[in-house]
Amino acid sequence: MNGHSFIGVRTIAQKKNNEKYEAILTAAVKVIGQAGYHNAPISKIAREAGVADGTVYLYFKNKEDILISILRETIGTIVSRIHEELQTAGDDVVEQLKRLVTVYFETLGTNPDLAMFTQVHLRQSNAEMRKQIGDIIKPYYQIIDEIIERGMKSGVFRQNLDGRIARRMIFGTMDETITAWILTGAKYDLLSLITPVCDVMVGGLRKQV
Amino acid sequence: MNGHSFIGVRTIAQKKNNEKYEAILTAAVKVIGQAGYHNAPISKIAREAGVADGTVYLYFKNKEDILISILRETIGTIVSRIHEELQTAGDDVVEQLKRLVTVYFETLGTNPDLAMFTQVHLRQSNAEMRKQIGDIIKPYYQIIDEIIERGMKSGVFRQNLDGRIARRMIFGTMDETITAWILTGAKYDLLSLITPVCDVMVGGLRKQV
Amino acid sequence: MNGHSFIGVRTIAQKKNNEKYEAILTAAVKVIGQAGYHNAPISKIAREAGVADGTVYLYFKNKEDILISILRETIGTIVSRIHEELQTAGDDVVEQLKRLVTVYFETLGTNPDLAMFTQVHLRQSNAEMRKQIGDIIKPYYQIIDEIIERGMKSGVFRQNLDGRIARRMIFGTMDETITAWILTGAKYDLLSLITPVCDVMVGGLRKQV
Amino acid sequence: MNGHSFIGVRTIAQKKNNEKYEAILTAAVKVIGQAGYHNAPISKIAREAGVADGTVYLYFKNKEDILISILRETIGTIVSRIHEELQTAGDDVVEQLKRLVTVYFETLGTNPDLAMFTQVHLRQSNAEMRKQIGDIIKPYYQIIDEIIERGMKSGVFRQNLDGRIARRMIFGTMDETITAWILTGAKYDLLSLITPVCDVMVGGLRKQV
DNA sequence: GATGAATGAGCGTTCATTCAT
DNA sequence: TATGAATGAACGCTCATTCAT
Repeated sequence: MNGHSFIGVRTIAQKKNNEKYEAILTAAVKVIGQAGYHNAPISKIAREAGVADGTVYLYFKNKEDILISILRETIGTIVSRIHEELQTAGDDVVEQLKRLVTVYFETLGTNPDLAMFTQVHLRQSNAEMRKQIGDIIKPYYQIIDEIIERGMKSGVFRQNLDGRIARRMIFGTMDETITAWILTGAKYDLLSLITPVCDVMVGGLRKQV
Repeated sequence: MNGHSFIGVRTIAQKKNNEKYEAILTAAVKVIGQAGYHNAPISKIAREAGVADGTVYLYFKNKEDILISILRETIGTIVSRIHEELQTAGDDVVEQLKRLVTVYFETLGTNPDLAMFTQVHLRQSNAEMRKQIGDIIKPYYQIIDEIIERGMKSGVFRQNLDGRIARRMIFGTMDETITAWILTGAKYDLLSLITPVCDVMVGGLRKQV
Repeated sequence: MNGHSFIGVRTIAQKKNNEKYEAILTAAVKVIGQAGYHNAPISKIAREAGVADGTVYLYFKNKEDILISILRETIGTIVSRIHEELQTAGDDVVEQLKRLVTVYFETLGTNPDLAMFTQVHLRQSNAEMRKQIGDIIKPYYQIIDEIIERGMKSGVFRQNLDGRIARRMIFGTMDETITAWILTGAKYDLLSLITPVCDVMVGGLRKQV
Repeated sequence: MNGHSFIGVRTIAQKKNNEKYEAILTAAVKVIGQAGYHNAPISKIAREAGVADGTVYLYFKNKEDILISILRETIGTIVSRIHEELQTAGDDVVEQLKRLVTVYFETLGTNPDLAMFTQVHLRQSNAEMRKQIGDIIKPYYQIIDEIIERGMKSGVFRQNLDGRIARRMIFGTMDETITAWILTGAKYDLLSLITPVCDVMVGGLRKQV
């Protein structure tokens, strides 16, 4: 999902014409990102992708499937990129965390439509979809959890951390940062926030003694 | 917003028939909270509120206006309750932060429908609504900003904090905590997380030296 | 269903505006009768009835419900008219049968659209609908069964008749007669066939010895 | 139409690839018989037949043509089998009628999908198709007509019979019998009804004097 | 104020048919 | 011949909103 394609996790439609599959997903990111899920008729997505309405249903089961597929591709890309980064990050968990934030901010910071999609419109889902979304996001959460655990084991992070709460703090902080960035018009460089965001996550608010 | 109604902060629509106005809002929180914005027809809300469909439009401009109004009432209640709390919190900014978290968690933790509404379904908004939502939330953000500022001035918080980032960390952490709680079924007591959440916000991840 | 209204069995929408309810049913008989169920869009039925598309769904659950309702009204009318007729028919089962045929032929013979509907287009149903159709037709079958039974008891009909087969012969013969009449353009008077049809049903093919 | 294929009477499309032609027809009987005409997409029929969607259009003009062709094959088979039977039936018109009923009941009674097709789903036709259906059925009607005529001439049947009405009684009775059999789940042996059905057709309802 | 019947624009999805390969 | 991807017209149904009573 680096701006123009969905190379990465490809599970569905492998034998299908990848060009159209990706054209539809890319179009959907753009149309949904700008108009919102419920203001993005299939016909609009199809037109943007340069295909007929019916063609969409050759590649996706239904409209929800498009939403899910975008997330799957996005998370897949992010997770595999983080894994790559972590292989050269050394043992420093703070550096590891920084790499994670960097990948996340880079992925969404260079694609406002996608950021708008994940931060705003993806939330327009029903219970059944949220279940699927949760499953897809799991590997991403796992990476965060592992960093936290390593930090606690190595003595860099506090021993009395509640892992789940720490993860929610990390995820929530990144999430809110990106959401604020996209909702204020994506006017500044999201990457410039990597360091201060990591600082506040790692060091908290309190003055060090 | 004392758990079941919207009596309390009422600045707008004071001249309106408060009973029906509140019945509709309370019904909307329940119906939207449980079914989602796009599965919550006006007719369903009206039935739940015990009024006719058309009556809804005597109190609200349109469906979006209901969404906005719920948020306005909710934030209004939360903000005024926080203000109350802060008057007895003394000068300790950590205690002040804790009171803020407590009010937030109490308000949503005792009303799952409302939590579902604010954390999930409120996100189903278009650009114009998001603008309004931003305006409504501002006073809430302001309280957080003021606590941060006082913390920095008093030397309890780090001098090099970026206020906006700190605020996003605080808000994002609370937000993610509540969202996780509601999406996993609200099975545990949200209030039990107040202390560890505050700890991680204030102290960050790093072991104190 | 005497040409312009559906007075008779009224179970649904009793409190609703009967005028529109009947207008839609009458329009549906006409449109479906002439174009067929699958070539009769709701929009066409609505236009013919002089209402908006959505109005149809205030009176009927869905398109299938219209089909079922027409049949219910029709059978209801026919059954109650037959009951009336039988009260003045005396004990002669042949006369009773003749009255039954007469009511049936009169009802459909004076309303070709309705005949087309019941004889041709009603068959365009799925399994679930056929179940409902069967239930609705039951009272009509019952009347036939009772006549047959009385005929056997009184010694006018053969003792070794299989009731179900006799009923199918009676129904099948009437059905086929009306279908042939309607499919050849309803050019002759259906009522003129009452006597010969009854003769062949009662006397069969064989020459009396 | 010997139970599972259309080998036999093949007058049309003889130059066509018989294997695929028949595979498609057999598949269509099965799919349409079980799902109904409007729930039987060409794609489903093609898959069942083991050919590509487009291939269907090499053998049939359109979807309606499949329907018509099935009927043509079916009626063709039935008519030629009746002709065979009649050659060994002697001069007894009652025996001739019995043979006709037997062939009809055997053909459909051993192939529920085909019975479902002819008795239920074939009815889903438009005006143009009904015209064609009428033409195809004509030879079948003719056989019935001829039996009736012979019966009248030989003095076995009544002189004052109306031929068309007699034919409709015969056809309608058989039709209704098979329809009732198939719609109640084809649970009993259709052939067991041959004698009582013939009896009621020939002897009518009235007790013989 | 209150009602609720009526409206009609809008959208997701299906599927018969075509045609380039 | 055979394929099957692609098309796009068509339709059932929903629901926010209005307005006569």
